[in-house]
Amino acid sequence: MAAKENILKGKADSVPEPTLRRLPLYHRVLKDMLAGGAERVSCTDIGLELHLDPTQIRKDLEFTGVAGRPRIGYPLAPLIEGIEQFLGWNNVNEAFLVGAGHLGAALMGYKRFSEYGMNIVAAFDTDPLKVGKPVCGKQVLALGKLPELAKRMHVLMGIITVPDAAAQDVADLMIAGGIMAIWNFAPVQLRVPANVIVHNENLYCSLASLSQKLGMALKASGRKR
Amino acid sequence: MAAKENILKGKADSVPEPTLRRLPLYHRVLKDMLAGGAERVSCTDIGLELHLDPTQIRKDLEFTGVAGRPRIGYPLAPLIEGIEQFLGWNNVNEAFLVGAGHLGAALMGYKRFSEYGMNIVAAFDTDPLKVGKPVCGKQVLALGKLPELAKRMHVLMGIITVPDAAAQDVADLMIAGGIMAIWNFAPVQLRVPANVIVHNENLYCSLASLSQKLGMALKASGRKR
DNA sequence: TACTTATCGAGAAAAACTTCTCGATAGCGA
DNA sequence: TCGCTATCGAGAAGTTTTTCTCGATAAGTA
Repeated sequence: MAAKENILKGKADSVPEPTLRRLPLYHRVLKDMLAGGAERVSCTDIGLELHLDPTQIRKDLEFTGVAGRPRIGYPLAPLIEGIEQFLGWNNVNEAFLVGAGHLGAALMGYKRFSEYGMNIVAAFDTDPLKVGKPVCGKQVLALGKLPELAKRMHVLMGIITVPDAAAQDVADLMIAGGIMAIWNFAPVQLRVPANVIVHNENLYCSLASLSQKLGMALKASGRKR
Repeated sequence: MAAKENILKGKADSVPEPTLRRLPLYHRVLKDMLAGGAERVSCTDIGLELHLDPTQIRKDLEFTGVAGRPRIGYPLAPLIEGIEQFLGWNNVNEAFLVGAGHLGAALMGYKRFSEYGMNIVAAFDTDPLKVGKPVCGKQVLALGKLPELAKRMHVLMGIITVPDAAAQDVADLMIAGGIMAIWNFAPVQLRVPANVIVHNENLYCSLASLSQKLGMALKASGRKR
């Protein structure tokens, strides 16, 4: 199967981004089904749940290397395991978070990140009022200590939840500490070396898409009446 | 120009999603440039800033209907205005937020949402300890009041930042109140009527993409050495 | 046992999105 | 004034992603 070859031959770096973003959705649905006592699942079932095309789901699941059988579907538990394996959720990465404001605290409170391959081990902030006090059970340290600590602990993931103006400086500190992957919630374009992976989580962009669509819908319905 | 026709003929509902998500990026860069005293901008300039292809930017900007001129570029101020117009940021939508936890508070603290077409006018929660006290300057009300208030105030946007298990109930209340667009931060699939727009902001999906890439990068570099 | 139907896997077709190409334009320097 | 070059706009080409099609398989039913 092309699927297993993907993993074995190391072709898995060419996974379509959309697929990568859908696999966690399937994972969740499958977990629910497992909890409901099911043992097998078809793409049709998943598709009904998520309003997605079954064929697309089948193509996505092929990446996991788990085989389904006609008229039967996929074995549920192995499929869940396959997705977790494929997404690397079995090797949990430790992460540092910078910016212990509301958003930072919210992320620290996401208990289940550790099931999804990431564990926030400490937070950093420049505010002396925040430093030293734990937030959601995690220590808040002075920002200056980040590079050294990241190196010492081999932390490879960083999360940026600071105000716009501070984001680039924080990124620079992370890079100095050897961090390889940055999840950036500040709506700014970070300048980083080519080998560092940056994921921008720009809420303004998400909002723009939603509000544009609402605007269109209103215009359309306004015209009809 | 195809651009103006898009708006005038109402074809703007077929804007590619990727375009919609890039326009706010351009907007930000352009604002910075305007603040820096510039009066004109070329796609090349924007592309350098955002690491995007100039041709793609040109295609995206065509939707705004603002014309550029060869060798000159686009007039900065009108282009900014054009993007705002196109995304509907001039008619600000009022929004209700449900779930006054850390994430909810973080969103209420995003001062600039109002520049991006949305204004959170009130928050709701079921926790009696939270109800009645303002968060980030906004009143927190009892959840039960939402439908009536939404109808009375003609609020059309809802933001869900509650725990997974409560999300569907909240969505139902929003729909009962006539809310047309839901920004859902709970990682669950909401069941809503076809005319209601839902945007899922599933952080687990974003994380999956990032951590899978980190995993791949590590595997690749590990193999080389 | 034979028929019907749900479903997979694989490849083809279609659609969406991005990148390339090229003619036209207009500022800038020789 | 005359190239030279940066840039736009539009359309072509290329790539990626989604959807369709079809043969094969196996469960359920007559």
